Amino acid sequence: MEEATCNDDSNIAPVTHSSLVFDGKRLAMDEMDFFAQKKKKNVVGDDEMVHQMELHVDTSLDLLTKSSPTNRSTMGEGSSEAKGNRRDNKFAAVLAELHHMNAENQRLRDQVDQVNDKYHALHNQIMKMMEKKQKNEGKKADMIPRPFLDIGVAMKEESSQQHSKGKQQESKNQKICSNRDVTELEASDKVIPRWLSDSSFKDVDEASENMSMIKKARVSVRARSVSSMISDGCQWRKYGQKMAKGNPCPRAYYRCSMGTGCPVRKQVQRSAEDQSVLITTYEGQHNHVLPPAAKAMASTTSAAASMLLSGSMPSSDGLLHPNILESATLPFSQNLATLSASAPFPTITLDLTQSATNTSSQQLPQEAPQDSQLSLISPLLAPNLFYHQIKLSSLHGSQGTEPASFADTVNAATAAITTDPKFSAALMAAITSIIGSSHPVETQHCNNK
DNA sequence: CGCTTTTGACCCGCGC
DNA sequence: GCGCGGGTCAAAAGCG
Repeated sequence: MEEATCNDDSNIAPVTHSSLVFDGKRLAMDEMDFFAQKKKKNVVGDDEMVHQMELHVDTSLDLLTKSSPTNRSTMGEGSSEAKGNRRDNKFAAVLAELHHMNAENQRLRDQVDQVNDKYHALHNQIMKMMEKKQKNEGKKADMIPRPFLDIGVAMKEESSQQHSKGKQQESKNQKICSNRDVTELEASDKVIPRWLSDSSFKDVDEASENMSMIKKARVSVRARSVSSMISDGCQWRKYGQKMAKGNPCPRAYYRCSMGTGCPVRKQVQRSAEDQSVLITTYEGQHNHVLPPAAKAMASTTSAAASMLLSGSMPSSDGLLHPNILESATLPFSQNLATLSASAPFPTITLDLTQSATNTSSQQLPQEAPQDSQLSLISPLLAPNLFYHQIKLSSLHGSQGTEPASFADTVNAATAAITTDPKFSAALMAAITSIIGSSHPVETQHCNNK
């Protein structure tokens, strides 16, 4: 209920405000609130509820027409009658719009529920398969592929080696973001997707550990660009620059400056081998509302990071279990996204430097062979990222992906997406990111800044 | 004047 | 313990 009234969508605010004036309407809208539908289902049956809703709507409209003569008598002019009618029409339009938005809202919620259900079904299925396989093969526990999205156990194993480093880095980050907004960060950490707050987490410590790992997960984007930075819709403040070893081009360090104490950072560096390739590495999750232009990239990187940590984690021996690679057999999944097992933090690399027609036959230029990187995830992220590349190309007139191959890529990627079980997880992450960004708590964060 | 960028110094982890 | 490299800090400079 609060979600609807506190929504940052500007269309809703005046409606709720007017509902205070027309008290009857407010009741009607409360009944039409689909957020509270499940709760009300427990009290009354569906048919009864719908009937009540209709009654409320009719009554409220009736009240409105009754109020018109009253207004007329007080104002006493024909123009005021027209004014009242206009107001009635306007209100009806707003009401209709509200109904439409509620229906849309419900539809989206249903979709999220469906995705969630499918995830749980898949999760259970995979768990059963793994148990079966474990019995058959009698292999060691650490050779078992991580359950899809069940990062609870996997992360603990993975982080055991880097545990001390991770903790130190975490405390370092808290020191940086600091003293300013520690409670804010803690609050933002509580906005956890349902599938991440799953019962697979053994305890709170484990969950927080996993969340800290998610913050540590990095998403690297390779794209051709003549500009010094790709436009991702966010505001960045440069806080450092270093000459990296083995690369004549300096590495620039940026911090998100859209929200106070936002933990998101990114590194921008040109490839040593091909200086037309810009490598942008994102780290962390935004703790503030993002502008539409930034949501696409943020959702994409967030989804990539979630996918990276969801079951695609390299095992402690630095190798990826073959079973995990089953998801990499889809067309175009190769070379668009790669996972680095050698990086200090789990890093997923999205390569946008090759056109789709080439990706199926070419290998990644450098990292893949020498860095034990393996093509891993679906091309889910490709459309979004290619969109950015196209946008970038149009802005800077650089040598981006050609339109024809871009269309092919999107089509092929879309086809591949629909067959990829990881799509659900990534979609969940993206949707959660979007919904979470308009969440009242986070909106409050933004307003407080 | 406020914000951003630059840049040298500093911190820390890691390998030897 | 020492050096190296990556990452961050913070004062100064630049910019609109």
